[in-house]
Amino acid sequence: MSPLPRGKAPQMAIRRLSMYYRTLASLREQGVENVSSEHLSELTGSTAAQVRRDLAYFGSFGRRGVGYEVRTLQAHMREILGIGQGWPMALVGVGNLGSALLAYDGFPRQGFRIVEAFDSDPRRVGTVVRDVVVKPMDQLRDTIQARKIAMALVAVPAKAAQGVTQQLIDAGVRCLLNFAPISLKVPPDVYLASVDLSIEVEYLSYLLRESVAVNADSGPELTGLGNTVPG
Amino acid sequence: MSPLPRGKAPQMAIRRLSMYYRTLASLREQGVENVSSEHLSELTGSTAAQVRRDLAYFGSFGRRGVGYEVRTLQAHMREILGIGQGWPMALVGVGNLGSALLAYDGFPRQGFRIVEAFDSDPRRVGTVVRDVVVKPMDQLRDTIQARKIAMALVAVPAKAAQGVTQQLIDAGVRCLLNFAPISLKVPPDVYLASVDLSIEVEYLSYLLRESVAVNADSGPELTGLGNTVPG
DNA sequence: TAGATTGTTAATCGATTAACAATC
DNA sequence: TAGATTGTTAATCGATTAACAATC
Repeated sequence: MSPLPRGKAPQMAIRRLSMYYRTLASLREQGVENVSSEHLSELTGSTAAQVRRDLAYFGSFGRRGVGYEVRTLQAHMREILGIGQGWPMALVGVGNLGSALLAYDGFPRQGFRIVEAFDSDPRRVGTVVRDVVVKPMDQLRDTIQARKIAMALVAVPAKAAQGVTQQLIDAGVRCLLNFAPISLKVPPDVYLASVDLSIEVEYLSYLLRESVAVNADSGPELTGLGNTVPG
Repeated sequence: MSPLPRGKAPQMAIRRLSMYYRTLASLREQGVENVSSEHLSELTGSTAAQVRRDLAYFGSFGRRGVGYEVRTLQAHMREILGIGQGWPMALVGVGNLGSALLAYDGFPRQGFRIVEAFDSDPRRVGTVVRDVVVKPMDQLRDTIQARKIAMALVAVPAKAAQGVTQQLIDAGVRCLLNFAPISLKVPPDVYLASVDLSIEVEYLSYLLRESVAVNADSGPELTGLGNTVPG
């Protein structure tokens, strides 16, 4: 029943599956019924070989000489990624960013819903954002345990992030998406992903500076290198 | 003068430099004057060998037998990453997420400031968020050219993102940070980084599902593998 | 059947890790 | 000097790309 991993898929392959899923959803809306690895690769900025390799980590979903049926391939991606299982999520930190996350409609559209929100600021506790009542931190543990929440978003200031993380883990959370600009320490059985805006902006800044430096004073052997990160 | 790349640093190495920078800043606040690659690796969740390798792409900043001086190493990271040069940034899309980005104090703290904001919604145009007046889209080109803005944040809905991207590029923007859940196409001389919340959440969802599947029905050879992504 | 396209294996490429000589 | 720690080179590991046999 469940599509078990055959071999070990690289992290980047999993992330590309999300792109494939999204593209397949869009193709389906357009009424497209079949797609080749070549076509799918063009739409996602990948290569045909990589599409087939990525899919091969999980099974054989196409037909030789024909391609892939959009509907079934999408269903497989959906299953592998656990989309649409209605994972409930908790949010800690309802400041500017946290409020934006509560309002972000990309989450519910993929079947991920923020069902609980917590904040340490008494002025925020009790307020309602998008049908979610902001609770105080001392209700975090019981609420998360009662609702069996496994995923949480951390949108608190850097200084509070490690403490909040520990509370979430103690309450039973298994997956964390961290937005605080800090390197969180988590035990090996807890999964962590991070969105770090400073790192992204500094990376772009580096590329910009480098391209200026290269154009300004270096020989031709370094110019025009593909430093771009295709979307 | 300018620290030119010696050899080609992997993208991930650059991103780790941001972590080193941040950690060095914190060490300096604590009054720590010297640090070893070992110590720095513990604080950033890396390894001592990797710290030294990453730094070696750009130069020799330490002293054998002694370690690194926090102040000078931080200054080098700062220089390499282009931090504190006061890069002005433009924001397109002042919805929930865009507003949060305008208010995000991590940007100005690293010397990146959103100095212009644009939105296609007439109800948002003219409003002021954090000293920035939201301008209509038809002023984008002239404003960006006049202010020589090279970096922009795209926080519009997926369907509008590619069009907005093109307008930004036409106006002279060289670096884009995209928040829309779509794979943007950009020419090779434009740098692109993306923050894709769906991909992050689906990746965590995959790991969670996988760990459940493994625990439920597989032999011991797959259990306990280090699937975690350390912060 | 002939043409197309997958699934898979092998070759290449790049990044990380380990080891150690240089040297403070 | 002896001990410590860097900077760099070599070895390992893993991911991507290319090639092609299988097969629709």
